Amino acid sequence: MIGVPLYMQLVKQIKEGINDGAFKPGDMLPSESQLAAEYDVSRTTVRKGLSLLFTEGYIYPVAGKGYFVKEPEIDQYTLYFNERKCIDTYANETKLLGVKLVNTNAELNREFGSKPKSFVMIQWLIYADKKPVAYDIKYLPYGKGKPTVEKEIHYATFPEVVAKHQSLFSIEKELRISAPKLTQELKETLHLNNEDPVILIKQRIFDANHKTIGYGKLFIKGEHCNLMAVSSYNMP
Amino acid sequence: MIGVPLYMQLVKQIKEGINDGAFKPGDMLPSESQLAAEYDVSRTTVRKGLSLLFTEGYIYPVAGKGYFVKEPEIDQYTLYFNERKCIDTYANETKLLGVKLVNTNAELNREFGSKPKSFVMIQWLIYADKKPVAYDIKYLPYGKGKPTVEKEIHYATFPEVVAKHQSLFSIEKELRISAPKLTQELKETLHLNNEDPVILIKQRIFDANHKTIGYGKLFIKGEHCNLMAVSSYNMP
DNA sequence: CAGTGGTCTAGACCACCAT
DNA sequence: TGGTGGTCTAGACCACTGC
Repeated sequence: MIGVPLYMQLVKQIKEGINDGAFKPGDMLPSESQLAAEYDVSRTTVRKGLSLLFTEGYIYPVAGKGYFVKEPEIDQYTLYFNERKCIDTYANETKLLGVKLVNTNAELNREFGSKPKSFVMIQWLIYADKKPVAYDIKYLPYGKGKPTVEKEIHYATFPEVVAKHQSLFSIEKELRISAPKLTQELKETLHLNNEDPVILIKQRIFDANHKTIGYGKLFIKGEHCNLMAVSSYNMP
Repeated sequence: MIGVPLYMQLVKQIKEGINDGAFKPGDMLPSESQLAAEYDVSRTTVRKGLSLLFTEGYIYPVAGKGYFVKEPEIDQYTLYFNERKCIDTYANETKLLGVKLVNTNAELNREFGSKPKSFVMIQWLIYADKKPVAYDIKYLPYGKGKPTVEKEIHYATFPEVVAKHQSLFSIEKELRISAPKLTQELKETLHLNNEDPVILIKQRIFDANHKTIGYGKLFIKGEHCNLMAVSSYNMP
């Protein structure tokens, strides 16, 4: 047992208790001072362990009462999404179809809260093995030093493009995943048959004041889409 | 400023520094003792603040060197998925189509690591406004007290069914999202036309040893699918 | 070597909760 | 009133880093 910090030993034992069912969701743990006495460590060390169990989602404290075992968040998953990496065949090319100035419309009003009147629209086509597998449309409010020239735009990920002049820590993002009806434009662009399934990922980027500063749609051919989400607690 | 803990004031100021760009990803923060001197607090209080910034993903410590500003995890989202709630029209009924014993096949061998020879297959149909909107197939390895009788199965979420006799903290889960080609079975079950889009969510449940203990497929009609993922850092 | 973060202690005072 | 968690202090020793 050499080298294992005391607070980690406490964490391990409490996790085992929770996984075994000795502590059930809703149960109250022994108090900090009881644990300190039981494990013969200082209250500070106990607090360090309990604080770790809190950040890992196992327990929560209630001031004046005690620590309680949480209901596990069984509906919560971690999804990794990146415009480039979510397409299964990696060795792909990207082709810039065009950069246009467009006026607002019902869809853009809805997504941007009807503020801007015109937008820069950037269209990309993503290829795998010389065949088009994804179609990407991004909208940015037009004005104030946004990338309007093709040379300024490299196919970086959307958050990077949109948040070019601010910290990436201060933006919020949202993805909505659906299966769209096929439009004629889509069928032609991606060389689709009527039965070919497509995944649509709508992405919105918000600034620190929750104002939409970017909106994008990524259409991926069904068989090339690789979206995975994972959920797990750390083992004792 | 009454009532704001000292360590929170430190956290706030460092977050502002990161969001402003005063501290950039890769930069090293002042040392614990420098911060303690600067803010006139104890080293313990500084550590409490820095530890919070660490768990929130802003910084990371390197022993013997210092604290560094992290690259923000721009590809990481939180996805909320629940078999019932991901269907947009809530007031839905569910109908148990059947519970069968089936032999293994290529798909089940792949998903379960070719261990079990037979499975309990549970089929559900989910309705909204009297119309079928989703089709759900779950597989559980057959044996040892698994639910084999219809009465034992209520339409709880999959993790709850599978992990009936163990702590929900000790299981891991995986979702894979795709758009499937329509089979004849699917078209008939969900009353689909050829152009109707469908989302397929494959779910796997693992036990503490990463052995698959459940596999499910949920087919949702495109227009009723409501999958959203969010990502955000906490503001200063 | 001096400086860094990592661990740990033994106190202190507070606001809140239950009785 | 006594117990709980929440905050904060002033130390101590350690292993590791960089010079």
